[in-house]
Amino acid sequence: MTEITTPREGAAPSVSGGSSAAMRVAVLDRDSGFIQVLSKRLDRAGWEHRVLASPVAAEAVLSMRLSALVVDLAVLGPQAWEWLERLCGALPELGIVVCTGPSTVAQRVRGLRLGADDWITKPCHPEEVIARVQSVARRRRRTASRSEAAPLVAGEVEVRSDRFQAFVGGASLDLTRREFELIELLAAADGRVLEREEIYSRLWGYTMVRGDRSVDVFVRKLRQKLEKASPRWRYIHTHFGIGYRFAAESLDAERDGGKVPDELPVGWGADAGERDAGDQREIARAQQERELAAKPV
Amino acid sequence: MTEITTPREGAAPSVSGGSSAAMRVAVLDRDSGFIQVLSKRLDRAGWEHRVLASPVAAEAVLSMRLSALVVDLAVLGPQAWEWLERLCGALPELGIVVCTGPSTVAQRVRGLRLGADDWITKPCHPEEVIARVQSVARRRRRTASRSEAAPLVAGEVEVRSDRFQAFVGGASLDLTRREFELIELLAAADGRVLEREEIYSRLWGYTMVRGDRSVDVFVRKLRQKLEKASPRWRYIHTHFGIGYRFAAESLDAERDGGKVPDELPVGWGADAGERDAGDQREIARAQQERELAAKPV
DNA sequence: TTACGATGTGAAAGAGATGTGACGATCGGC
DNA sequence: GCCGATCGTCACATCTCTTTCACATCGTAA
Repeated sequence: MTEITTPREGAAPSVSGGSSAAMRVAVLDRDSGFIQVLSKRLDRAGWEHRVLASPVAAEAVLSMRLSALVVDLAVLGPQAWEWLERLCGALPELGIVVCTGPSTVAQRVRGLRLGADDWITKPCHPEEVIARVQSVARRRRRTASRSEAAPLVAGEVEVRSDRFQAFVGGASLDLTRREFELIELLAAADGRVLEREEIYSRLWGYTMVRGDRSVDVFVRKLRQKLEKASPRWRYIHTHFGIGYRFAAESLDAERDGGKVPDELPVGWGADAGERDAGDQREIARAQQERELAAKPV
Repeated sequence: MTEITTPREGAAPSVSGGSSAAMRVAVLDRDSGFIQVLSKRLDRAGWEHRVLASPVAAEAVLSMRLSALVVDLAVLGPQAWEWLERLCGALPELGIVVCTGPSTVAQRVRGLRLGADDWITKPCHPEEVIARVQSVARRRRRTASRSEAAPLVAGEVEVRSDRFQAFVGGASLDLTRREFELIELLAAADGRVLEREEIYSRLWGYTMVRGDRSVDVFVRKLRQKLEKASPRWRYIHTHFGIGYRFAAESLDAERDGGKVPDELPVGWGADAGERDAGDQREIARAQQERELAAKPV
């Protein structure tokens, strides 16, 4: 098992949501000496961090809710450039710091062009790594906060990222942080069904343990507030055995069930609700694969 | 001023990649060899650029509307750190790449902590400089940050940048420097929620450590003075787990909550480039005052 | 239909975050 | 050197949110 997670009991990931105080960093490297030294410094800095020994899928990285990823290209082998490009393309918001052995100017230029945010040459001082990661994260945060300019709208609800809040007819729903993150995630999925596990890992940043009801509870809280503010609409739909789907549906059903033009879930199977057991098994398997990818043995 | 402009009207933005718009870069350096080589490359890349031989004021930099600034700290002499800190504080949106001679880890860390986005050690290849500048600029969104033209008004309060003070009905709130900076920052955000982190880094210039309560304390001080001067209004709203939002809300709630369409500070979007010389001089003076106030010897 | 697991619901408690008052340190002016 | 102003930290009070639990309800498979 090549993974060292550092939850740091007290400094819990509890508040780590969004972009609060704590930094979350993943290090993709196999140089045990370097890892050890860096980990110690990261600990001292109070940053949450995990070490990965092999490349992971973009999706897995996404669910880690990282501030930045430090990577030694040597770990990736000949696939390095391809992997880097793919990751940068998939996660433009993620800060990526390459920290690898001696390289040519051409290599560094290539890496930076592909989307890396910084390139540090080993051997290097861990303090400098931290400073550069911080610099990258600082920049990333500045842009991220403004990029979400366009509010999401569905039915009577408007989700505004710049205010960390959702509105109905101009009135705030008074969502808490988690509630807002949830509605933002669901609304952004725009009609797709999101599995519980995915919701959980995207919001909490780590893998959901069996039996955890947090997602359900927050869905309920959201539903309550939505119902109160916009009684004639239904927004969050349960897909038994799978998860939830966000779509505005009017209850003023004059015709065909009151559904609203709200774009049909393209690609995601006509309707997850119509899935059979086979589907569910398939989903479970996919999830398992994903976790394996995230936690390489 | 020792300045050489190189507009190159028709230059093809061949490599300008990332953003389609042409890049604007300034180089603050005196190493003629380096400048010459770099300029050639910048030309070839189709980037607009200018060379500066001596430090300039933040406002002057602002008016250049740069994507990034490349600077050799050697030019700045012993004032380097101070200058860097001031510039980063004043123009958080500007990409700053330090490109200077041999340095210690501690120096690099310090520079990055103060707000530099990257640090390149000379001698270096111009192509790498370009790649790193591009990487930095990729993360940048808009350079235009401050145009201190119109006073900000919300509810009964008027924030006047030119006087470093806020007023209610013509009476000064007697804000201290930090208090003023805070209310200015909040008011300028105009309704957006600002995270503690962001507030801290914009006001103090460096990253907030976990558990720091400075922001809260100054919010309280501001609230006290606002409350005293304008009791029938609420201005600073807490967003639990996130930060604060500035918006004038009347307590004389006759209707829908007493909210007020708090008038938009017209002219805020006004482009710095469209200002006349008089304005700029005024701004420069104000900035100078601020700097003097900020760094009392 | 029945049994079982998944989901909905309400409440309570604990963990954290924020509000608040006061204190000591620092700095500039006198 | 003394004094006032400002700043940043601390301890304590208060409040909100999160999480967990127990139980009700619902959907699915046997």
